[in-house]
Amino acid sequence: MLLKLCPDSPIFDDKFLSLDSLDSYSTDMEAMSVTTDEPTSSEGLFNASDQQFLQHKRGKQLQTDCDSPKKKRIRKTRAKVKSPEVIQKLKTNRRQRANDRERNRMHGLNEALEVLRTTLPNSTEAKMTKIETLRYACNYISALAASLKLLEKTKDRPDLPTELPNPEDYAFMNNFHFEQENEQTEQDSLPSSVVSITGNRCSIPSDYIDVPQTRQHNCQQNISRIAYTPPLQDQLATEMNFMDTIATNAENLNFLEQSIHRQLNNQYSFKQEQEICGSPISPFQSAFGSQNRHLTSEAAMEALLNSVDNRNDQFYNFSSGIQPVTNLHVAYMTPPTSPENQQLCNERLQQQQQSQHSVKAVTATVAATTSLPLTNNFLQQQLIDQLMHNKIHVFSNIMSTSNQFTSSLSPSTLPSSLPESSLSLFQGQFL
DNA sequence: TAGGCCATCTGGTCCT
DNA sequence: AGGACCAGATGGCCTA
Repeated sequence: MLLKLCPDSPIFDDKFLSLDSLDSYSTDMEAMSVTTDEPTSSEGLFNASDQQFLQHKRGKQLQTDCDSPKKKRIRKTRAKVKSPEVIQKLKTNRRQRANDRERNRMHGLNEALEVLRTTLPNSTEAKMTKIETLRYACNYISALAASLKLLEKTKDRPDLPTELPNPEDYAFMNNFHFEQENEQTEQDSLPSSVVSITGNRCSIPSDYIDVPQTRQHNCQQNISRIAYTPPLQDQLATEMNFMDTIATNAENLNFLEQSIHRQLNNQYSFKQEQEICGSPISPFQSAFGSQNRHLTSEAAMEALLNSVDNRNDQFYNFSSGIQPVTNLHVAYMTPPTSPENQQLCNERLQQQQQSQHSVKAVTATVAATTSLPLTNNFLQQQLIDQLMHNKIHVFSNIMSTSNQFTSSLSPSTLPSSLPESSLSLFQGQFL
């Protein structure tokens, strides 16, 4: 009868007190602390050892009483035997009280969850389930952390975009997380192809678990909206004009090199820049500023070496999904503008041919001339797949294009053919 | 009707 | 010893 009493009920306390009394009574019974007359062995409660122990205790007690006669004598006896019905009643009572506590505990948990649910912004009409609420809260906190980080970073940089991620966009993602800035160096930080957060990366998971498809759809729609939001036009225009500089001397070369670094490290995603240009652009074109730019060989070589030497993986990642490089032709074919630049080109080319990176450079060239899609970590695998798929045809194209490509270069600046080691690499590894 | 979500009961474990 | 916490079991309700 007492089981279903609500704890909030005004009569609950009284009943609960009664339960406590009953339980304490049972505890006393079990603890054999009820003061009664001396028990007799006829009660049959103890075996021989128990009685011996009890007599020993009583002897101690009597001795203590004799030492301090002023103390009131306390006589302890055993509890009376409980009938099976009483034991069952006590057990049931104890279980019922545990159930009440558990019920209250779960109510408290649900109340806290409801508070959390109402605290979170939720554009969906349906009430979030418990697991959804918890995931939402985790992602929401992560998105807020990302926003805070972005605000701090752009506090002193008004030229950087400050569009913040919308926490709701990550509400029902299964494993959205925010990578801290210190996990990567400044030089290595490249813009994400999906969400641009300067110096940080918000990873966008591909899976949504335990979420209705309608909610997934809404979230993905929101993410798409954010992912392709172009940066501020003025900022990007400034950046692009900065990149428009033609390197004609050492100062400008250095200037452009810095620009390339900036472009590679800046906050604009590739897709965003594409929207500004209005047409597909290559990563090199992006690095050099705009689509139809005539590059000096020095600048192109600088860009090539920089990209090949230092940031191949990042660069390919940066250009993931974009049509491969075609400006490499321009980079190689533009004649040096001065004897100094020609010498520089020669030195760079020799370095490139001799270095291990030359293989990567040629790989990129082949990928470009054969229109193979570049992806960061799968470039070689894609080459293999493509070559294996069209072995002879593609290989002949590679050779033809490469020969045509290299034969068009100045003999003084480039070898008459691709490096032998690179060709053998392709032949040996891919075919 | 199957499956998801939820509340509740229950027994076990850990902590004070 | 008793309370808090946890996880499994169970049944009810709702929805596609």
